[in-house]
Amino acid sequence: MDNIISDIINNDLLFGKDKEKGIVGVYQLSDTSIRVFNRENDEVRFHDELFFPFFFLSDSSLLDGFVPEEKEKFWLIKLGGANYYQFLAIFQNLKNHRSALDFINKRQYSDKAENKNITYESNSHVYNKGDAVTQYLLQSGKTLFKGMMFDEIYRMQIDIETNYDPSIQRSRGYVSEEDEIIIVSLSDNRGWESVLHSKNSTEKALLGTLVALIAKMDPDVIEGHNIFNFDLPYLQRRCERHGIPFAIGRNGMLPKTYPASIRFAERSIDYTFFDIPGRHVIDTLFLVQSYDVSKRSMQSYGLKAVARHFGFASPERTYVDYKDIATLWKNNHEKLLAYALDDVRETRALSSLLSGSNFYLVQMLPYTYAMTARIGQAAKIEILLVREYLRCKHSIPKPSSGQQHSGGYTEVFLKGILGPIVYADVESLYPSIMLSYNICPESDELRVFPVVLNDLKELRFKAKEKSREEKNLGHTSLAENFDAMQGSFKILINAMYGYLGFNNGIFNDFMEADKVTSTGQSLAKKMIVEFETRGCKVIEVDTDGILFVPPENITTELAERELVNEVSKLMPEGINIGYDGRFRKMISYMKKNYALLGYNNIMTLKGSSLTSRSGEKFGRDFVRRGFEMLLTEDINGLHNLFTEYREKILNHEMDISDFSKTETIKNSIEQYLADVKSGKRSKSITYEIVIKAGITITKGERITYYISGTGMGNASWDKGKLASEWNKEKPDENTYFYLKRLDEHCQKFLPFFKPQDYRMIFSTDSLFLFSAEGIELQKEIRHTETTHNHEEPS
DNA sequence: AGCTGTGGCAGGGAGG
DNA sequence: CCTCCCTGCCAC
Repeated sequence: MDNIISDIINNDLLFGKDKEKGIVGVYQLSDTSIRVFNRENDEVRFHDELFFPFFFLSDSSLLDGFVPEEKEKFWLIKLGGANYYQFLAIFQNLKNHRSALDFINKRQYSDKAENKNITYESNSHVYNKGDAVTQYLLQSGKTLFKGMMFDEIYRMQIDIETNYDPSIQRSRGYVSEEDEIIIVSLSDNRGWESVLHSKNSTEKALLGTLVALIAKMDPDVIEGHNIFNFDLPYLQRRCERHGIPFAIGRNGMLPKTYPASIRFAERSIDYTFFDIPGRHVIDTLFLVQSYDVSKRSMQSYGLKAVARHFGFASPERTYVDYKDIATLWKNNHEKLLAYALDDVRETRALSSLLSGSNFYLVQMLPYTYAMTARIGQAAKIEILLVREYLRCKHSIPKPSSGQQHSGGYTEVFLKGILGPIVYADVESLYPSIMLSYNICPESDELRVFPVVLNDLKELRFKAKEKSREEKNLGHTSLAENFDAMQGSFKILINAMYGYLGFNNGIFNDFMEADKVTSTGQSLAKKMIVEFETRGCKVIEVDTDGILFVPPENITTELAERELVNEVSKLMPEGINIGYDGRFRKMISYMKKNYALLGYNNIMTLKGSSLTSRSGEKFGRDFVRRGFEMLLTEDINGLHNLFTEYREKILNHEMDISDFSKTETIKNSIEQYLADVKSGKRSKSITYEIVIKAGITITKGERITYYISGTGMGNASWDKGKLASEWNKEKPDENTYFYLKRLDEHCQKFLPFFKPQDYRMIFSTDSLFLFSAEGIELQKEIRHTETTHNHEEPS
């Protein structure tokens, strides 16, 4: 076999033939369940407890090692996730590896699992032969979407509306369990749309119709925005009330639910996972948050805001406030139906936009679509390695404990207002290092890691080629599909470095992770030296990128490119420096904090101290406008800007959206209270607001608040109020506090002026009219006294 | 149950 | 006041 990844893509079907042993097919039904077709007695057995090892089967050969009794034992074993290790126990020389059976026992009887109330109830049913067998055999190739394009799968979008009953006690405008479902809107990726409602019937009839309709349409994928934490559990509860079986799985099967959590960068969200047999559930809310982890451009993850952000909100879109739903339902239910339909349309557009990379990942990973959408990057890498180990029938190591010690090299050499600017960066720094220096975890005895990385690189290259070819042929849709595919390879490639330093990774290796980063550091330093010896003034370096002012004789883009190319050639084999852009000017403020002014005169700000969404909007606006004025050297403008904001604050002329702050609640209230009590953390304003207001909140939600009162002290944990409590007629925001905040933002301009000039600009105390006369910008501020040495490291 | 990494800045609470 | 420590957010 020449390429591990190609092998997965081309050969893994969860379907085997072994008539002698009675197994006809192994078909993966959903994340946690597979089906085994046993023709011996012309029956189909369902084994929902089995975990993912069968996802690795490309044929039934892995079963050859079993004697029939053992095999039977295996099928019936009920271990939740642990049977994966059962597999290892059977294949393995367990020397120097974990005892698989110990592990199983620990898992099986773990208190933790019991407390979580996760049910692994036996769902082994016996069905008669007939249609079901044929149906599942036909679909066996379809579950992993092998060789399919994204458009070919059948996706259905779903959204529910409930009758908001104002007499019901509720927290924060959320629906209450007592609210009836009045509308279910549905759409699919083939252009079908439908709105079910109970205007002329009952909720019970509506739910019955819905369950039947899902069975009839038979989608592969069910999509919704916040579907795990709202639509599905709500539908399930209401069905329970009416005694309607919530049979939305294939072959009339019921969904299985269990608590799960998902992490987006630093915050994690709890949700109820719905495992719908035979179908995949995709929550577009997760897709959006995952997208925003790298883009950091969204203020809200709500469907309407997201649709506007991506620009597919229809201009005729109907907007309805939840408080008006009950009235509309009575007086103008057509409007409500239109609103509900717009919701599913936007969900469909959102999923079409963001699902592509997950879809193509599914074909490369031995995981289902639903699973791929909710696991992290490290799990994706690990499963590729494990899959190959299973194929080779080799044992699997334990994670090693320890810590990575180094990271990227970051330094600022010059601060101030500088230009012109060239930006260059080492292309795919860490993956390139890993390939060139043959990085491999020590525990990876089969040395699969570098092979997988190389395979991924080559396949990505091919997918890119293919995308280009199709584009040239005018096949736009195909080109886009191949582009999504190459993007999927890129995700995996970039995740491989992080996996090395991942604490729970079974193939982790902190020494190798350190080798990657320290090599990266010396490459960055070499890059600095080479640009400096060519007369460049280096401003800032961060990990793999460098910002510098080229020498005066280099004025055109072409000459800049040649310069970068020249330095690139001096780098070791496999390491290339790319020319990544040119800018008219730059404000170098701090490490990872700067402004760039393009030749189109558009300024971009970078860094948490200049752009953080946790700060007040007025502060961000103030800094942005001020930096624009720095770039145009408009000192009078700066002074006017300061007085403008000062006046606005003093006269309560700002809107709540300007001075409120939004922060994410990362822990549950219970967790917070416990941590404060034990002294593990100190009091925090957002949590205190939530407690004081008596609202229920799930972790991962965001709170918008402001500081009220007239006190002169600092903002403290008991002065916060919810933004919704603010009254325009009686503004009670704390003027003193927000003036202080304005002053703190002014400090960002301090480095660019002499102290006395700074005091003139950012004050209104002057007895004389302000004049910019004699004030000079501090344009070039040397930050570090050439800390790097120019000698070549040996 | 599941979780990719380090580096860096801002802001606030706690305690001296 | 100052320092220390923690959280949150961001760059790469």
